[in-house]
Amino acid sequence: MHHRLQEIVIMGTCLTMSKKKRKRYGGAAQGNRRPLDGSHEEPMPLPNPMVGFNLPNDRLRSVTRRLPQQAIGPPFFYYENVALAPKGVWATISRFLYDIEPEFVDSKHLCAAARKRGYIHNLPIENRFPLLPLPPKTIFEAFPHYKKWWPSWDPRRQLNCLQTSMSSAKLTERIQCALASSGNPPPKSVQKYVMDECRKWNLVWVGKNKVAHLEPDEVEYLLGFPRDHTRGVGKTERFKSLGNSFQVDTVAYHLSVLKDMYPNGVNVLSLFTGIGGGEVALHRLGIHMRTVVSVEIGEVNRRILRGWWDQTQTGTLIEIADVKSLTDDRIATFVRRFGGFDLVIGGSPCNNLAGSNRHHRDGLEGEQSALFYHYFRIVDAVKSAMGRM
DNA sequence: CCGAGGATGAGCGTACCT
DNA sequence: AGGTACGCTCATCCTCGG
Repeated sequence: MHHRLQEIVIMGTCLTMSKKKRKRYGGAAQGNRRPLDGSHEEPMPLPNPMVGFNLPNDRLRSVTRRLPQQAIGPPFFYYENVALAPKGVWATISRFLYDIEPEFVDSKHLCAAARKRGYIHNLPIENRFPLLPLPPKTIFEAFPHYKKWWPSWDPRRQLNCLQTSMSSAKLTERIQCALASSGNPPPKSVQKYVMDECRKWNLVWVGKNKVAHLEPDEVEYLLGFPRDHTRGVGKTERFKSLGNSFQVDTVAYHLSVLKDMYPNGVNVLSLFTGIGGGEVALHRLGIHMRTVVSVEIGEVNRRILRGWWDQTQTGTLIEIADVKSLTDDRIATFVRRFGGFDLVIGGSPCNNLAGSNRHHRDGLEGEQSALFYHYFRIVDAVKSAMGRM
């Protein structure tokens, strides 16, 4: 009851504000502006290819950007969500996050699996560097042993987006039957059936006529996590947590600029932490985390993060379950206690934005995805608390 | 045996892109 | 015209401790 009231107040504030903030994000113009097609939302075209402001090892394009004055830190912040959200969602997110132009990146340019995501951050974009070793960018580089059974008529060299649920064993069986009862190579119709299923479920060839879904440790590897990062919980839970997480190499590339700026480490406010993709990225970059205040609703995810933290970190980890309980007052107290946050990082829930959701793809006002407004509230609260320091 | 909790399998449209 | 998408729900079965 109390939460609901609070939420309405927050929404009211935001909506009022969004009316005032009419200005579009500045910086490098990205393609043509279509005329308003009756809707009040402005278009947010996705770049093609989806490579963000720059990629590792391409010095051909040196993009510069000018951040809106309001967007300039402290703190630095880093926000993430699915790129293919319903129309108008990214325009709204951008408007709330100080009119910063989103950086859209498909992680297939950095690893062996696609992951189309938008990132809004106020980090510098010059002198980025990638994590080493560079991750494999094709299926065969990542998993050489799959070459053995890969048929010549399967042209895939990269995987599709790693999602939260996996195919059934029955499907493996059906495909095996279909292939066994046809020649080699199979007729086009069978090829199409098999390829459609393989693409839909990210299947790989593990035996003669036999496809299977990836295993949790393979997903961990593709996403840039240490081996067995999510070990110790049910398999279904692992897939769900991994499917919801960052691609570590991609995020680390963006965060790499922090390394020289904070030789003594950083204080991090981590929202919607999940299994700790941001923390793993900072750790792999060699950026020390003095303090992480982590907000994560899932008990399983909190346990995974705590397990990793205790094994690898010396700093302080404070875990909070619910973003709604992180009030502006508590934020101010944290800011005083730690001397401010250097980075606020997080991706808010995508389930009401994601295309796979048949039931509640309600957009940014959906039950979970509306928690984005708390991300905005909290960044803004940190900003003003640090302004008073 | 019983029940809780986890795993499995199937079905579920659509918006927005190239 | 075709392809992709950090998902949800429900029924059913399995597993385990008591």
